[in-house]
Amino acid sequence: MSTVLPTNRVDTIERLKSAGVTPTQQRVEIAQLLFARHQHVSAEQVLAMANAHSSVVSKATVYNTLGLFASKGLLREVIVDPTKVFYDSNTSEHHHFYNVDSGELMDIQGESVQLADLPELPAGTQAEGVDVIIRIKQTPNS
Amino acid sequence: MSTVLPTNRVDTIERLKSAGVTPTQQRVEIAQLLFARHQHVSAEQVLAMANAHSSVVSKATVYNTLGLFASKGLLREVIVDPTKVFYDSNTSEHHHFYNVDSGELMDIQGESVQLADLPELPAGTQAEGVDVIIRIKQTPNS
DNA sequence: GAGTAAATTAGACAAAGTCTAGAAATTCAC
DNA sequence: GTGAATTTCTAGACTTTGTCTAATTTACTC
Ligand SMILES: [Mn+2]
Ligand SMILES: [Mn+2]
Ligand SMILES: [Zn+2]
Ligand SMILES: [Zn+2]
Repeated sequence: MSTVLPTNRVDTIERLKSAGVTPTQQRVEIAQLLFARHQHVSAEQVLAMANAHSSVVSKATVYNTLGLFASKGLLREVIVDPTKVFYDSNTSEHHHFYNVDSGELMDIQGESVQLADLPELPAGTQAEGVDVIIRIKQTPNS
Repeated sequence: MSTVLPTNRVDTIERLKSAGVTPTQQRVEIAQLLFARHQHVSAEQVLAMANAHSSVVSKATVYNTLGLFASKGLLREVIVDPTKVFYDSNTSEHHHFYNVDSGELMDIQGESVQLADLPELPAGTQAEGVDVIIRIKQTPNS
């Protein structure tokens, strides 16, 4: 089940509104970049992408916006690299391959990973989500 | 299957040697702290623990040593908090609860989490490990 | 348009982690 | 043992990611 991928500004604005996010100039700019396709990007990358041609968004706003989108369920944070957070524009339930050699993060398609069932949670807690990360490396060529 | 927990210096030195690590003063100090029991600690915590009474290990050596131990399989790195790496003195295969409210990391005991089977890996890669993290939060008291 | 609240911004700041160059300790000839 | 070579340790400068602040700009509302 893949998230809808809007391509035009009007759809993007609609999507932000539906999530309860005021569609400012900067937020729409960032949303357009991110929602164009499923991707895993860092804040630095978003900053660079947004300001590739002319300067349109500040660093503070990029961080604010990514955090806001994540809190509204428009993006998913993936913690797998100790040096930076990945923001994932694929918000459907899925898991990841992480190539420790290249630093590349890839979606695992469909239901090919499934937990048997959740273990008993510590008292007074509830599950917020389950992350499965399969760390892979290049096979050394004999 | 729990890792053996040495309590005396001689055992610790033996364990380091077996792993191919020269047992220097500082490494033994850190190993004693870490291997005393299963725990999840950050580099900052190790630095503080080691130097609690008198100053015995520098920051650089703590980072060098934790990295060395991890590379030799004496410790496991757990990436779950975007602000710091956890070092896990439980090196047996196991998964984790991560309390996003408290920042606490807990082992999931035994075989209570099991992946059905690994999905097909990207061409030219091999699995290095599988991390399952169940993010939990405090249940809001009605 | 005036008033208010929300959003953006530059740049200072913080925290985790790395690097460098020298000092100290250990190991190796002889 | 003595001296040389190697490994380890160290202080502190530095880098990177991310946060914060205080001022400005923008967006609503009347
Ligand atoms: Mn880091
Ligand atoms: Mn960080
Ligand atoms: Zn993904
Ligand atoms: Zn653990």
